Amino acid sequence: MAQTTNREGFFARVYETVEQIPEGFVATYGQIAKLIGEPRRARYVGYALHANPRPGVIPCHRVVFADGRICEGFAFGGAGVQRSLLEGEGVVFRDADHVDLSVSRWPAGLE
DNA sequence: CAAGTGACAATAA
DNA sequence: TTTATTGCCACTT
Repeated sequence: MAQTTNREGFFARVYETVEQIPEGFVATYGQIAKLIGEPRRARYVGYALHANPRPGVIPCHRVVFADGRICEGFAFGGAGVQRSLLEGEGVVFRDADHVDLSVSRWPAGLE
């Protein structure tokens, strides 16, 4: 048991958290990492999403950088698609590639 | 076994 | 202000 890492549990927690993001809201990698108790693994949060074992179930498009920015190369269908999805859910954009975290940031009170 | 890589983030210049 | 570098920690080569 318990090898040097609980990578499996870590990944599972990332998916669990991301799936709980409500429509019209977004979360940052660091935010999720911190929520699951590992703020230093922000990079691996993205790595977990890249693994994306459950496409269509995990709203990866609701996960963005700490600045709310979306890179053009990591969306499943393209940054344009991601932007459309977020806008369609009610997410507000400050710029073409920046989400208004002031309004759409989650958790907005930890529920 | 060691070094390099990576859907990030924070700090320095 | 933007750009560059460092740190983090697991996975890949």
